Amino acid sequence: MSRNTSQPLYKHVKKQMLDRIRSGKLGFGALVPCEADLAEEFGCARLTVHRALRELADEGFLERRRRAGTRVAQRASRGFQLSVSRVDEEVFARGEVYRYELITRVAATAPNPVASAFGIAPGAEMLHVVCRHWSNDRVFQTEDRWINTDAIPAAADQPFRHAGPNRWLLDNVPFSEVRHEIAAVAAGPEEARLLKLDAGHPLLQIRRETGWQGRSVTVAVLNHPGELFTLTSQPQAV
Amino acid sequence: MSRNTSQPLYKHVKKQMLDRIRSGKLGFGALVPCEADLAEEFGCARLTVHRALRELADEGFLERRRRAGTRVAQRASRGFQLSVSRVDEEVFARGEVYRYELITRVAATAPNPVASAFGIAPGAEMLHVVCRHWSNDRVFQTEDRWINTDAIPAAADQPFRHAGPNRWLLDNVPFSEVRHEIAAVAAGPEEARLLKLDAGHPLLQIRRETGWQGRSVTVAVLNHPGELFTLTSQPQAV
DNA sequence: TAGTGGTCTAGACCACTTT
DNA sequence: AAGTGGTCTAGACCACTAG
Repeated sequence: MSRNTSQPLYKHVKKQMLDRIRSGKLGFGALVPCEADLAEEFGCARLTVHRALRELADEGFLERRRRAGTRVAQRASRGFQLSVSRVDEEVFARGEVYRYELITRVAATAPNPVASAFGIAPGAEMLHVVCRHWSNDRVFQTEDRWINTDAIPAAADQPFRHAGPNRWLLDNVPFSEVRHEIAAVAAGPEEARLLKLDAGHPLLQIRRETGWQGRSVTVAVLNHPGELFTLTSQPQAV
Repeated sequence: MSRNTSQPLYKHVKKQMLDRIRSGKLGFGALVPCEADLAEEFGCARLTVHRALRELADEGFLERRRRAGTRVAQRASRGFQLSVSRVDEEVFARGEVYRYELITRVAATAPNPVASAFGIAPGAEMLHVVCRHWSNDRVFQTEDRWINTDAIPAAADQPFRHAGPNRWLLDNVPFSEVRHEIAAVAAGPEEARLLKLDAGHPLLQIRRETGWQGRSVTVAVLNHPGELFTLTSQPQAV
């Protein structure tokens, strides 16, 4: 119970309260003492307690309402964080050799579903890049990407011959809104060919849509052979 | 540029700084003015600026180091948050009819890989539950779960006849550590039978390991027909 | 060693919502 | 009407680390 002086006080309070929740001393729906009382109990300022409780609420452990007070939240199912590193780093982290291969890079009129996803005219020209990412001598990921050169004119000058568009975009486009979709799909004939697999092979597919200043900038479909890649949630620290 | 008075001041500061990052006024690696200067610029207390910058750093936009100052972070690839609701809520949200079906529920000695994942003796008895979750007349998810009745004795008395173990565990086990793995796999013969699909069909597989007070409580393998289920990241709000 | 962020305090006022 | 959380201030001291 004694406080570790090398630890900020608000973290101490946070930990103590989390222990009470996890041990069951404070069960689901239980009313937590108000900030003023906890401040007195811990012998600290109310703001210190406030920060501890606010962070616990942000993490989903508590629910807070003015006047009604603070209660232990009902549900633990709060989603989870997946980390996705750049594909070359992912391969490197496995101790394997990464290789990039450009398949095609053409300016083309976007097919209707892509154009509508970008909210641009159906006939507009965009940059279409198809490439492969190898891990040793296996194809680790195929990438099929449309880039809105209207939003990012500089992309039109990039050859993407020796490095993939992902890397260039990360280094050159300011922070943005990203949406991900994860699905399991069967490889079609074209995908099977690119991945050097049989058609029907299960693929882990990541669809990533990136926007900047309210405009869609790029849509990428990334396919991995199912047996080569697994998404793992961050270990959680408290 | 004028401040919306209904918005907390620290959020206003946060938004202003985020705009400077997103517009490129502050590029990758650029040095952000120190808290004292920003406090003067915005005409507020340093703590108010501090909170805004701290939250931006927590969200990955800034990197802060004492003495060295605050800089715009280099990389946008910061992972993403997936939300997973309970399977019955997921089906309900689609406007379809949910049905639960228990397949088997037996006390059994865990196979070695499961036992070692739980860190318990190889011969120990655990509860093994297999069930199906239907969406209208299709199997939406199969669930194959091992429960450590040593850690959660009350689970041994649950029949799980009319509701799945997931729901009971959420309602009865205090907050816990959870680890997720997402993979695309081909249906084996047993999975194909349970899902009423052909063997080799692509499945989106979620493996969820839940711990409580440092002990593993339950491991579940959840399989979805690939075409029925897609994981989607939260839309991001700033 | 000086400048930066990190934490903490005591007090204040406000916003919200239950009673 | 009153009690709760949410924000804000002015000031302080400390921890870290680049110069």
